[in-house]
Amino acid sequence: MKVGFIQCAIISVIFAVIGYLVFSSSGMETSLPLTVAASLLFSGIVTPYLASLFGTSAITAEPESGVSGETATLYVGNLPYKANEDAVKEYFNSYVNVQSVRLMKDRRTGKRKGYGFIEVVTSDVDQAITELNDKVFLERTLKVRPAKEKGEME
DNA sequence: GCTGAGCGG
Repeated sequence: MKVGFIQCAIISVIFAVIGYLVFSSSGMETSLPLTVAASLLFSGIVTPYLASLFGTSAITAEPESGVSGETATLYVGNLPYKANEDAVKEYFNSYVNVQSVRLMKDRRTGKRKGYGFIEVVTSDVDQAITELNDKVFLERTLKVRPAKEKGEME
């Protein structure tokens, strides 16, 4: 169940009305703006709490908790030396959802080592590998394997 | 600056 801004606004108004009725029937001498302000302040505390109960991110606006799939790190070998990361990313994006591309080139000399690592978002890693493995990119047959080290930890 | 197996910051 999703709780959006409209629902939160409705709940806030409801609590504002309830608060106004409570303050009015309490016999206290309170002004109307002060009552409404206090009620809205109270609803501002209750509404995010209710929203957190429903597991929504409308109020807290928390960053994506990675529910949109698993990100797997894949090793890509046999890459052409004359290949930049953007071209590789664009090339792999036509097959799988590429999140990041890292082409390993030596920092001292700047020479490309000819391999790199990509992070793809897929439910099945083997399927992504079979989709990307032995693909010809710039006259080179790419070798895609699951990354051996630096395994992606939750 | 080319090259051609390879698992990194």
